[in-house]
Amino acid sequence: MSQNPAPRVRFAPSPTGFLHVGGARTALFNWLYARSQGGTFILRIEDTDQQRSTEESYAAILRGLNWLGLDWDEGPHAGGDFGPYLQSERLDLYREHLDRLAAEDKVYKCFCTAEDLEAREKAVTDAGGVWEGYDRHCAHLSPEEIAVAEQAGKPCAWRLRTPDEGSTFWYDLIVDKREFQNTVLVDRVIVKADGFPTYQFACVVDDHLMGITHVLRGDDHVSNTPFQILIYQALGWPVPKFGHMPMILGPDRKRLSKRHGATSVEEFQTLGILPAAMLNYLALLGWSPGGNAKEVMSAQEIIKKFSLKKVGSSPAAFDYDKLNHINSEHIKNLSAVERLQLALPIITERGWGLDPDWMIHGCDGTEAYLGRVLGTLGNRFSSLITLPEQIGFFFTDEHFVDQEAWAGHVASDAARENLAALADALEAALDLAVAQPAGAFEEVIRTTAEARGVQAGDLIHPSRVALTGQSRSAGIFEVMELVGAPRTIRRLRAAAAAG
RNA sequence: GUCCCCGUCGUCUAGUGGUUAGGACACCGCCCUUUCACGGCGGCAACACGGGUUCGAUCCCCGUCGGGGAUGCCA
Repeated sequence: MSQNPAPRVRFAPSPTGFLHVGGARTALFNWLYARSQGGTFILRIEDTDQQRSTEESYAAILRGLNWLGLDWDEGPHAGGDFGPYLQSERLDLYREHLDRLAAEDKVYKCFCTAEDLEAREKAVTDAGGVWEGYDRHCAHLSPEEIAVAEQAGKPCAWRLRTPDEGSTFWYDLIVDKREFQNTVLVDRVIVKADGFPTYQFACVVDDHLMGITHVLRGDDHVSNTPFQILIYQALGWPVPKFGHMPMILGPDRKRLSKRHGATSVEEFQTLGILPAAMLNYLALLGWSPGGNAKEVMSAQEIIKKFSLKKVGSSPAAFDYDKLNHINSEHIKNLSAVERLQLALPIITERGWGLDPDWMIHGCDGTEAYLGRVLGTLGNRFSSLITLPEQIGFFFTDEHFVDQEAWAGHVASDAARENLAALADALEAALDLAVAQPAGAFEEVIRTTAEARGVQAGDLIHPSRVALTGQSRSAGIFEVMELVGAPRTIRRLRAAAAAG
């Protein structure tokens, strides 16, 4: 019904660092918008800063996007009809449009060096004045003056002539009308002395040439927008729609930085965060499904509900607790097969596996065993990071031991005696040559408790710590089944002796 | 300094010119459980402040304060 053509949006990172959460969020919202509107998501690399751009950053950004599952329709490796998608390969295009602006006298050559500008700024401030940006020193050089400078071999940058009167405004997709008085806009450089365009210029030329309809970017770009609109006007081009999304802050509401913890997307991967959870959490930062709608969602569900109208306008603090919660919810939603795929590399990289000698009831291989282990874990499996600690005892005697739990449940004469008695009883009652099911262990524990005149719990709690090193675990009878009778008895005896 | 934006529980947020201001995380308590976790139930906790406009403002306007951003030949 709508007459609007399908939107074309882009994420345009500069390869000068890793993909950080702010960039990821920007990429995500562009992606969500494209996917929810049947539009096109474009990836463009803004590598016009010859000093800071690196191959490593470029690769890292692509890795980060891939990890999150943000696939682009046009861009590096994807191709497209509007390439190339690296700005460093589009220099001819910028030159062409600069020439046009120059021919129309909408830009001018500036021979000021960084030192010149510094000196003049210092002079102004020393005199008690306020330096309000470039002073248009070169705005009205005569042809002779320009010739002299060029003959002297002075490099020049190009600046856009900006108006002094009126205002420049736009209707923001997120924050309604935004307006800047033209007097606060300065004649900024659009092509640097090295011949490369500045961000301001390359961005406008590319957005137009690539048919970008909606520019969704961080709020830190707001002050660039009026200047860029002036460039569009100088070039005689229509202005796309702009939407400036609020910043993401650290938990202390200061600028998010490394000192707050992980800030690069890839760090979260090593922290055991699932990409789907990261995506989910990032989406919740600034956007809301509304009302009492559930927050734990898949990418598809988010796409279905996404709307720019529901994107808020206030900065959000990054909350690691909430991220972890979303993450554990995503893990809980995984199928048994998916959990197995997730856990398998974690145990194999530690060299853990099923020893055939253990004769575990109903298990004939590491995968089957791990599957059973994860089964007993159930929803206790909520973190990739704590998983090794949670299940290590199933695979090795060199497992994690919670000293507090040990002191509380094993380190007493009564506990040691109970453990020793239980070990004896198990050895006497069970055929150690065959795998034993959980029920067999339970029966021995209950009869032993009765025989000794103690509560079953008096045997269960010390046993749990003796076997798992922890005060919390899956049902203890299942644990015994999966640890196997020989190892169970050995650990009970070891605990009784060590207490 | 100047310009711009933002301001609902500690955090993410929903919301309306008249609501017991809703949900989620975290926290606390209870239940379940041989334990822990999960789960269930309950609790604590917010409209930054001051003026207007209005019969009535969390919501509209102005100011103050607080926070953030920009102020580059970085993006």
